[in-house]
Order: sequence, then structure tokens, then C-alpha cells
Amino acid sequence: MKHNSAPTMKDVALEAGVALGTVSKVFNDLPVGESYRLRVEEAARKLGYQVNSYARGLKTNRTFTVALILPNITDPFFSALAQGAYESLSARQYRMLLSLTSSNPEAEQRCIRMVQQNKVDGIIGLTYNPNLEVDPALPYVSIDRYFGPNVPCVSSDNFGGGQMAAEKLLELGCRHPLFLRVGSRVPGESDKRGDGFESACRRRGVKCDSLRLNDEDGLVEPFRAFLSQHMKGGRLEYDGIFCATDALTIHIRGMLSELGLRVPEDVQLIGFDGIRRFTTGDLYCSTIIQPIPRLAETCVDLLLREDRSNLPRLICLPVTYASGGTTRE
Amino acid sequence: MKHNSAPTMKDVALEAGVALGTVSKVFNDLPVGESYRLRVEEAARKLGYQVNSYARGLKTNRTFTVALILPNITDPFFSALAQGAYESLSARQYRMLLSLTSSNPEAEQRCIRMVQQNKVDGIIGLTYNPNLEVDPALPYVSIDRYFGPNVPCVSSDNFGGGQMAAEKLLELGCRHPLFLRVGSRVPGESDKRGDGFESACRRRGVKCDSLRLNDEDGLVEPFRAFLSQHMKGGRLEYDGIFCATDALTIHIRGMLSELGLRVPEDVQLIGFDGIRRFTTGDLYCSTIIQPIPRLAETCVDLLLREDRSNLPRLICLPVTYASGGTTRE
DNA sequence: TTGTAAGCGTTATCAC
DNA sequence: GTGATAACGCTTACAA
Repeated sequence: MKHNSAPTMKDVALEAGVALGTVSKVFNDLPVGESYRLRVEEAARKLGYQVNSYARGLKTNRTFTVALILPNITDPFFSALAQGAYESLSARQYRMLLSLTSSNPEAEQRCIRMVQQNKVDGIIGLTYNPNLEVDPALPYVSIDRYFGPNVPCVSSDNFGGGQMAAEKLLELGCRHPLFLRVGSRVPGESDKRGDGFESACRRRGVKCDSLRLNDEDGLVEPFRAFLSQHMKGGRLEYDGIFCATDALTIHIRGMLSELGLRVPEDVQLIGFDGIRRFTTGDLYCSTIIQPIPRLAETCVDLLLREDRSNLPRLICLPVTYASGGTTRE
Repeated sequence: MKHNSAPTMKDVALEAGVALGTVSKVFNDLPVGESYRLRVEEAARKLGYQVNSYARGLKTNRTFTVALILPNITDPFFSALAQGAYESLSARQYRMLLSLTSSNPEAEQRCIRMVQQNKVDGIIGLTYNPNLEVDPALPYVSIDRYFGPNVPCVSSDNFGGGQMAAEKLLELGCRHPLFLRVGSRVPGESDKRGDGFESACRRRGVKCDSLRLNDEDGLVEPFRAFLSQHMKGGRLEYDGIFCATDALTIHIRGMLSELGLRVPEDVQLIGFDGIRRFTTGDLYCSTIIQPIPRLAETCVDLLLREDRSNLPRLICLPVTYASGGTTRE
């Protein structure tokens, strides 16, 4: 044995008694005489040789690695996305570099820079930094945030989902619907949930109120204040609330019950996302379900597409409604 | 501009009017004349230069990348582990390559091979393949599975947690405890949960039954059969069950309630893991809590330790008990 | 078909 | 302290 470190193609070539180039060809499925191929494979097995994908990447400028940038991995929506992305990626022999940002714009920029150094073949990002700087030569697909015509954005049909929620609520007998959201100040595709909801109510001639809170304000205080303004004689003025996420729906249900309001008898609730209980797989609430695996698959598809000449600017995937106990059905 | 691809050190050197080596030194914090450093930094900024970590890795044999191998990322235990690992890793400027295996031994081996090609600096693996082949030269830390004296294994104090569960159950008035688990056939550290439980019962002179099921058998059928054997006049023979995981606890609670058995009035349940509800952060059940972030941090610590001469074989991190509604407290 | 040799972008070892 | 120059392990013309 020449050296103690990992065997290289040179070692394999020596062992097999062939030239370096021949070994390379074997590992790249290029035409090689059958007897040579066998000898090389045998030698490689004997030495435990594995190609060094860094050296290969240096030559070919392709690393078969994609970076996924997410705020965190503990939120079930994000982890489902990561799971889906991993599966789509590994089906194509790609590896996945995961970067987590806590939704912090600077951390997001740091991650981008870091993975760029790593020479990934592309980035899928769910970010909150409105002016992210990313190498325009590096394929990038954005989730839920539209950056402009050059960066494909994939999201659920948020507007349609909002409409769907409104129609369902009205169909289930609501007369005074409310839209509620707590979210980032940075504009994003998910803002359209409220727009769709309001639009559908308007079209049905139903007056619809909205309460849009920002993350920094918190939920509890402002919403309590809002509630007390809209309670009349122990009854809430609204009989249906469309909450922008399932997580929000759960919180609201709790706050409502503290006030003695029953869900769904007094107030019906519809959420958005379609998060499922860990153990049982049940929904947490009635909700508009995002097609998370398809979302992930679509991102990978767009990112790895050979022909990057005319990619779609924005893809909205269809959502579905499902009852989960917070509506009267 | 020479070429359209990403700028290299050569380009920076040219732009700054210094030698290639000088640029390298600047980016490696090696001593360089202040005026040179400034010129180089300026040129790099202008060109948008970023070091190519593949080329660097090729030279240095260090990639500042660690692979994390997990069955999936949707299970809250695994996603918490991934989150913790990411945080510990990124605090040390390391990137994280995530590999998911569905607990499939072949997929696990494939992942190992793939990340070895990628020349990661180390692997943290939570795997079920009892005879995984991994390059002995590559630092490897195992979670929950002991491979032998050369591979550090980190886990929670499963035995102690089992004891703790028994003591708690007895303290809360249980006279007829049962241990239940459904798991892999492959031996692992978590098997010690039952051992600890039985040991503590024995020491207290309490008879303790155990039901150990394998994944392939499923839970519902065998457990239903078991229950019907141990029901006497509508009452269950056992008044306390220690379930090997929180997920199992939830399932059991459901099955018991179908039989008209109340939790915790008729039967008290203690789980293991300390999984929390997504939105509220509440525990799903009374449980033995694993210190997941510490688990992750410990893995990273062990993996990246400079001195790898005498690493601990097995680290058991302390667990804690917390009530979560399935015990009478 | 097979072998040879020139790089890919870095780091590291030298003389200067 | 600085600047040529030789690797690192691989791919890929191109020559044999």
C-alpha cells in the first residue's frame, strides 16, 4: 500500500494494471473493453475505492448537491417540505445540504453565501429577506415568495384556498366571517389567503372583517383586545373565522374556549396548511390542505430542469379542503 | 472579464495586482502585509469572489461538512435532533448534509457510501442496520445504537429513565404495572428502557409484566388480543403502563378509551421521549423527557473533537420526568 | 478502444 | 513578507 489515506484512481489503475483514464471511464460508464472493466471493478472493490466527488466536482462544475434553506426543521410544515424535497432529490441521485435560518434575514444571506461556496448545483429557499443576494448564475427556486420574473416561485394556490375557506364557511351557515392572520411584515404569497377570502365574501355579498397582525405584535394581547371589542352580551359578533395557518387556528380555539365560546357550535374555524397530528395523522382542525409533497417535487423539478430558458414565474398548486372538527359537518 | 463563470483566486490576484499565493493567504488569515490585504479584499469584493470549498477540500482533505443520517425528518424526535445538530454544527461553521433512510438498512448503507464519496468530515447516524460498513478512518458517532468500542454511541439514560418511570408509577399508587414496547428487532440502547423498568419493579418487590412487540407485527391486533386476555369484569388487570415511546402512549390511550377504560383514572400511562405538541408546546402525555438538544450537541462534540484517541464508548445523558395528563397528579 | 497529459481552483513549499 | 510552482484526484481532449 502506498499511503494510508483513501485510495485514488491512480491506486486502482495500478492495481488493475490499466491506465488512469481507463479507470475514470469505467466509473463514468463510458465505453471500455469488457475485460478492462472487470479488472477495474475488481481492483476497486479490493481497495474499497470510492470516487472523490469533490475532485470530480472541481472538474465538472456539477456536484449533485442541492441546498434547502428553511427557517427551521421542527415546524411540521417545514419538516414535511424537507422530507418531500429529500425524496425528490434522492430519486435523482442528488444530495441535500440543509440550512436553517430562524427566518433571520442575515442568517439567510449567510446561508446563501455558504452554500454558494460549496458549489451546490442549485438552491431551494423559503426565506424572509426581501432583498436576498444570490448569484444569478446559480439556479434558485423560491417557496412562497415572489422575487421577480427571473426566480421561479412555487406556492400553493393561496388565493383559491382563501376563497374555498370563505365558501365553506358561508355554506356552513356563517353570516359574519372574520379573517385573521399573524405573520411576517415581508410580503409573501401567503398574503393572498386573506385576499381570496375577502374576495369570495364580497362576491357573495357578505361583509367580511379582517385582522392582520404582525409577528412582532404577538397574538394574545391584540387579539384579546379585538375580541372584547366585538363581544356583545357574551356572544361574539363573528360566527366563523378563517385563520391563516393551522397553528393560529389552534391558538384561537384555545383563546375562544377560555371565553366560554364553543367551537364549532358558537364559532366555526378554518385553518390553512393541513398539518397532521404526529401520532394519529389526524388534522388539528378543519383546514385548507397544502399539497406539500407536490410542492417539494415541483421545486426540485424546476430547479433541476435541463432547459432553463423559459421557466414559469409563479406556480400555484391546487389545495383541498378537509373537515377537522372545527366546523359543523 | 476573462470568462463568464465564477471568479477564481487568479482573477482576484490579477485584479489586485498581487500573486496568487498572496490572495490565498488573505483568505486563510495568514500573515500578509496590511496594504496587500486591503487590495485583495477590495478586489474580491469587486469581483464578488467566493472561495471554492471543493477545490479547498481537495487540497486540505477537510470539507467542513458533516452528514446526519436519520430515518426521516417528520417524526418530531428526529426533527428536533436535526435542529439541534444543525445549531451545534453551524456554531462551528460546519454545514450539514442530511440523509434520510426510512430505517431501511440498504438505504442506510447507500447513504453512508454516498456521503463518503462526498468526503464529509464525519457522520452522525441513527441507523438500524446492525452491520453497517463505514470507513474506519471517517469519524462516526452513533445515536442509540452501540456498534462496539471504536464507535462512540450517544443516547439518553434509557435504563435510568425506565427505572424512573417505574418509581413514578408505583409512587402514584400503581400495583400492577406493565411495560409495553413496539420496536425494531435490531437491538438498540432504547431496549434498556424496559430493562430499567423491570429492574426497578423487581427491587420494589412488585411483579411486572412486559409485552415486547416487533414493528412487523403491528400494534393493534396483538395488543387487542393481549388486552382481552387481561380484562376481568370490565376492568384491566394492569393499573399502570410504561410505554416505550410517546407515540405508543397516544395509541394506547386511544385503544384503552375504546374499551371504556379511563386514563388516568383506571390506568396511568407514562411514555418516553418528551415530544411536545406542535402549537402549544405541551407534552402529549406524562413522560420521560430526553434531552434532545444536548444529545445533538454531544454528538457534534464527539465527532469534531480534535483528539480522537480515547473517546468514550457510550454516553448516557440524564433524562427527566414530567407529568402530562396521563398520570394522577 | 486505450493511454497521455493538461487543467479545474486551491493550498503549501520553497526560494527570493 | 511575497511570489512562483508543485501537488490534490479527477475528467477530457487528443494522440497512439
